[in-house]
Amino acid sequence: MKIENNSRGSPETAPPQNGGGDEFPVGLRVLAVDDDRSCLLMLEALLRQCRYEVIVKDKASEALELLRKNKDQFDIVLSDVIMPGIDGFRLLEIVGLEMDLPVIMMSADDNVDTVRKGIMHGARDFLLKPIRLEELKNIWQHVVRKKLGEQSEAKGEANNNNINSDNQNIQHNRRSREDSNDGDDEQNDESDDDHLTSKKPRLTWTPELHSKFINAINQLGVAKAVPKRILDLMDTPGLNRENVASHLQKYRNGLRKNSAQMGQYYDDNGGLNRISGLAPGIPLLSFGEQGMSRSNPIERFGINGYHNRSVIEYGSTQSPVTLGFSRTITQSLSHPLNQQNILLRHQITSSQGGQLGRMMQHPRFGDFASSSLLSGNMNRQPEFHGSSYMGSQFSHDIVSSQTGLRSFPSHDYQYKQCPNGISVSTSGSLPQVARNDIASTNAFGSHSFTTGTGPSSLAGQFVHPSACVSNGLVAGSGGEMNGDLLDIQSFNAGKSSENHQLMLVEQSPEQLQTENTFYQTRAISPGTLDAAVKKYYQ
DNA sequence: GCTCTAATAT
DNA sequence: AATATTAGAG
Repeated sequence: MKIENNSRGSPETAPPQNGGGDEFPVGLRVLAVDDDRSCLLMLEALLRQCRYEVIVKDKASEALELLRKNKDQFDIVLSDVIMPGIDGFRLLEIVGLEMDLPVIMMSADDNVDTVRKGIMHGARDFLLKPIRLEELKNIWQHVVRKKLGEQSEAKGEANNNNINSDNQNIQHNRRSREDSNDGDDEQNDESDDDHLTSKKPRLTWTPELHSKFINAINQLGVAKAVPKRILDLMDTPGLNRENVASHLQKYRNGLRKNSAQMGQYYDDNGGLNRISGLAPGIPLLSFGEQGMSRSNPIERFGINGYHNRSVIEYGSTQSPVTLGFSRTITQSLSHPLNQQNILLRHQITSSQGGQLGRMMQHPRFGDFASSSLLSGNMNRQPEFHGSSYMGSQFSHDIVSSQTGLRSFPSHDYQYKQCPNGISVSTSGSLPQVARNDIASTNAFGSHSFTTGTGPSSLAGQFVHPSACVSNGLVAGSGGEMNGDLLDIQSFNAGKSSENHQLMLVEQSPEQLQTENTFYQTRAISPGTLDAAVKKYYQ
């Protein structure tokens, strides 16, 4: 056992006077059993201070074995009752009743039933943890009492005197519990004994505290979020760096778990049937727009047009996933509804590990290896259809429940809050044109796609990275395309819903309860759309 | 000597 | 499972 080198073993206090004689209880032979080694260590120290002879065991089985062999070498046994691998009460029974050794139960639980059970199983006394020196000073009584009991038994007499002291002892324990319980940390000027047995209550990361923590991390960014800086930012009295470090470790483990979970979807070639959203908390590494402006015509594509690209990088720094939304205004494509043959080409790409260009299955968008699509996929239904923002090649799991103008007259958005509080929204604005007016102008404003925990109040703008983290927002795209010739409404006009795929959230009750579980989605056929919508979204 | 992190203990 | 503590690297 590793308990031997105990620096606190030397007696610091006077030997207990209780016994009257010098020879006893000095030298009382105690076996202490507790799986909790720190408890055991303290117990040993305290018992030694009482000038008892102490053997400690952190394994109940070993203790029993020892007792079976050398029962006579012990006067009394102290044992925890809550121990892994063994029923502590059974141990009490064996020692207290079968071996007939005085045995005292210890527990942090002073529930009456627990205590009663212990006593019924042969315990002579109950010591509530944390155990104080005063309590241990008195355990010799049980040895004396037992001897007296044996004597009077021999004489055929009963001796009731001791019951009182039993009760006192238990009451004393009760009170000591109140003292040290709910401790307002005012054990400062207490005696050394109390110092040995008192303990700081462990920190509880309340939601408030945790959100402070999250805030700090968001302010610092992934790279700089280390315990000390977080601690500084949190500015919470009583909190120390270790507390933060521990919580940070847990937090990071959570992130790792999430990205691992995410990874499984990339390996899945099952198409749209198994896609998942990004879990909240996945670090967003970068977010921004590249290129594109009207004044920045692109020629490198071999076509005449404009190009923009929004990029999100998320996941781990070592192996980031890049999700790009790009739009190309080009004249190389044509559409009957567009007299000028100018179309918007949308492309969504994702890649991992910096291997841009390698199309892969994205958890949200599914397989979009052929990811180009013609624009007009902003579905501006005047009312809820159960689907929106569907392109010919891909869909995402937006289920809109609101469609309407917002903020300013030309702004249209749709969003639905999903059962787990994550919402998905699309929005588009037509700053230069009245909605539904196909002919009057060819302007197309911004549009965006966001996911998050609420309606996007910033439709048409990028979602801020920090919002992503704190709200569980993980994706977004947007960008200005003012003045580009396109009419979305007309593009979708006449298209029936069978061209649309609806991705619906499918979530078990268990998943709903798990904060970190994002939802899984699946494609359903148009025929089941209405029913499904009703089912999932009322 | 201090801080961070991963591993381990409680 | 949540939090605390420790070990060892930088």
